[in-house]
Amino acid sequence: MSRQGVATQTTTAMFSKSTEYALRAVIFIGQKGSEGKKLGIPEIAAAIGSPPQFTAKILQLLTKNSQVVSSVRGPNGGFFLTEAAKNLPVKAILASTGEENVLTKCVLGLYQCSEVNPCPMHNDYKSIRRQMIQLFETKTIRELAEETDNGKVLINDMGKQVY
Amino acid sequence: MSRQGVATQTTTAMFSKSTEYALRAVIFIGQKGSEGKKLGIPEIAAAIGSPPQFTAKILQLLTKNSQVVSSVRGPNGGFFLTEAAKNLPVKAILASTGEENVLTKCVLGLYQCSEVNPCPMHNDYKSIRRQMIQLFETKTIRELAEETDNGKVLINDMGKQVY
DNA sequence: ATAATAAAGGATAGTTTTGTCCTTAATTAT
DNA sequence: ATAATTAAGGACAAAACTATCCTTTATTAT
Repeated sequence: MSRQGVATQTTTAMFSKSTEYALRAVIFIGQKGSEGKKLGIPEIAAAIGSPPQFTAKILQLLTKNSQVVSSVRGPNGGFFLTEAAKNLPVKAILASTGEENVLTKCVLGLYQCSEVNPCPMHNDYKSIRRQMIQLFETKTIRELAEETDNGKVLINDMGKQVY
Repeated sequence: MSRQGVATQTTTAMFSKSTEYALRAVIFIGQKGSEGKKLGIPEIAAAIGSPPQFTAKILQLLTKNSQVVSSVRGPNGGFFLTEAAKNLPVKAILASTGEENVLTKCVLGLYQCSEVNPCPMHNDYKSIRRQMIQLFETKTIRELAEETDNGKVLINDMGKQVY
């Protein structure tokens, strides 16, 4: 399906695909993996419903850019989260894909928008923004992983349950 | 600046550029224009800080896809909002660019995520989503345009005030 | 009627994001 | 030491989004 000229988005989401995969991958690794049990790319990609090679790239960001995820190469290698990393806020994941400011940016995309120089949406959106930042800064990876672990929380793209 | 392979977004926003321009354009037209005073593409683009030709495409979406904006061709032609259109909710603008479901979609991008099948973020995000939908469904274009008209609200990308 | 004006719309180019392929490097097991 | 395994990373391909160019169509003024 090729569209020309104009746009009308196909899929639309708050975050980019990269960030969505990053969030899902980290939550999954936090739930199923540990320093003792590392997870490989095929396993992670299958679980969260993402293309393996692309997932590998995103895991690179998560280990390199930020240090949310740890990795070791070679046999029995793979990805895992340290106990310290599990205590990081969800926002740390956004940072690895450079998308943290989705939370703070002006709805109309205006750089100058601020409390003293508000866009028409500013005052109405302000409280929502505050809550969004609060959520991503206080909720930890550990909390999300444990929630998933309850056995009744969705993590992959196919709608299958993760027990 | 060409990046290869991996990602780390450059600009990041809740909405696409198209939608940002659409929102700004409609607010501006609602404020400065009327059935009697139609606005041309150069004027609109300059005011909201967007590329004129691209803005033209987006205005097409706004007149064709949805019927948020009205237009007439020829001399003294241009774009304007009917009084009825001014009463439309801001969400109607999102609809024209096919981005309305940014408001409702799962934060992790999971299609199956729902109240009975929640993703790990679902319960925490739920209330924020509700407020976001509420805002875009109840706030009208007229209200935003009038707020802009107060003479102290930002509308363009250069940080200049619109009086 | 004709010319001028302004949006509509088709085609195409540029950029970013998403996704894949394949080689390299590190680690482990034998 | 050697081979096997797994992530790291470079190069490239495909798709989507952003942006521009140019022709056509509708409308108005002369």
